[in-house]
Amino acid sequence: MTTFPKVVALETAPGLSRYAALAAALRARVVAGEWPPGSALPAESLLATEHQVALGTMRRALELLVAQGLVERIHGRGTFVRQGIAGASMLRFFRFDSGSREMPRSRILSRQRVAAPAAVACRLGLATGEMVLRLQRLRLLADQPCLLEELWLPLDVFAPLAEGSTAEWDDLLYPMFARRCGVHVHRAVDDIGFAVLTAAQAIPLGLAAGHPGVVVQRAAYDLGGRCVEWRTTRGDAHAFHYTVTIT
Amino acid sequence: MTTFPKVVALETAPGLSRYAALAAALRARVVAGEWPPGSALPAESLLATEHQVALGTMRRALELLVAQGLVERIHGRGTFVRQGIAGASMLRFFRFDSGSREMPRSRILSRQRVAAPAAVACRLGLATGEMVLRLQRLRLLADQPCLLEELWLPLDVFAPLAEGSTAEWDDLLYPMFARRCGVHVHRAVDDIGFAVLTAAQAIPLGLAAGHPGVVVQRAAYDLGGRCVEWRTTRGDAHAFHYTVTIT
DNA sequence: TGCACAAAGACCTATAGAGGACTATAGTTC
DNA sequence: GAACTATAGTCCTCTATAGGTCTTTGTGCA
Repeated sequence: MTTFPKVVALETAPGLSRYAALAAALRARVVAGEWPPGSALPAESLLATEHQVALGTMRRALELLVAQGLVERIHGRGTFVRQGIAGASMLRFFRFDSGSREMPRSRILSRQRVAAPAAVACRLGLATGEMVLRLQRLRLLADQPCLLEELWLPLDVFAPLAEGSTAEWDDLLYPMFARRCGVHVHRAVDDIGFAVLTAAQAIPLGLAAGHPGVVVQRAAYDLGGRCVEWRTTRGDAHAFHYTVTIT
Repeated sequence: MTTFPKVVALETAPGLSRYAALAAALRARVVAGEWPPGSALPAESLLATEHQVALGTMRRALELLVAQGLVERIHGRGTFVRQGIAGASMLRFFRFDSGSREMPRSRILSRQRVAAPAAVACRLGLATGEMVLRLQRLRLLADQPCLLEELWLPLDVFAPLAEGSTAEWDDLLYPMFARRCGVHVHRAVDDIGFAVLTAAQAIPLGLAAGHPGVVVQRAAYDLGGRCVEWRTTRGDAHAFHYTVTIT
């Protein structure tokens, strides 16, 4: 059990504005777990007196944290640590005309405890040979397979997922990660590419070998910036679409 | 010659904060041409007294315009109307290993004055049958063709481009649009998809018919929000890649 | 001519305070 | 029990002011 400071002395780094230093200090407290995801921070006025700064300066710092995606402010309710990205499914990259508002379903095809291959270990920031969980997962829309995924998870934090039936798993992984393993996915980098599908990749999707496919490779990070997931998702290239606005 | 108001009465719309109303007013003045792209706005202190608000309020309004991408502020220099998007080439969607820092080149393959087809007219906000400029353009990297583009431009604003040799055109279109037609592309929406290339599309790219291709469709808008360009870009799907970060 | 320094003009930081707007909750009334 | 009201707690808006930092420009001296 660690105790948390009631008043944090603001060691103003050289060349760093006060509000930026404040924001960094607050971020550190969040990462340390003082305010867990979903919970509320103290009121801005409290924080301001606690840190011995003017209200406006504290607001500026919190504004920065909002811009960084760490916290969320709701008028009249409070300032909350963000829960993480739940609704950012891979399906947003695809346009499957499933007719109605069908909820996407998931099926775990395989689960293995394996020593991390070099490439995976590198991505996850592990030493080669450290144990990881390897999953194959099929996503379905209206009982039609549409995406095939391969996931690599460091076993040290995801040990709870190595036991028990995978049939009971949620359709959405990240909320389950948070509930069962205390891992909050907070940031993800998706790299989209194209490749022809192999037979092993195409058949679960109901396609033929050699069919054009889109490959999305994702690195997902928790609050502290640690990479906690390395994922490769494949789907029919003809269903792919993505919109990006530039200004 | 139109004259511009020295003091703009702030008709505070209901349910709109003062700084938001201010930002809207300033945006209107920019769109009206009072401060052309690249030029500087008056100093924030001047604007504040001119609009009869506190300095902080004016700063808040300008901050909003920065977030909207309309203006740019530089410490110690001033506030400037943004020039538009110059460096957002389609090439950012592709990874051609051209070895060195080769500058991309462009070649206009065809230029026609035609009546707008229904689909194009709809996108450009024209009536069907209004005259447009249709261009085919090849982009090359190290003398290797890599992207094939089809552009549709409303003739009323792009008339200067209908005359003269296309051989002298710049490699970058948007700066040329600004210089020769006074059109500043300020926002663009790219929709990325996938399609197999036809023979007519593949051959200029040095590929075979049936080769997998990426199709980027762009709608580009000027300062006033008018759609001034409808473009379709095709390239080798194997060279495609794009990275997106979510938080 | 060329360099150093000073000054002006611009945006940025920080403070202090008053009031408004929104949300949730505990009563109160019917 | 249901609906309304009062209240407290929170974030948001706006004002006013003082000083700082950065860029540019022009002066003055060598």
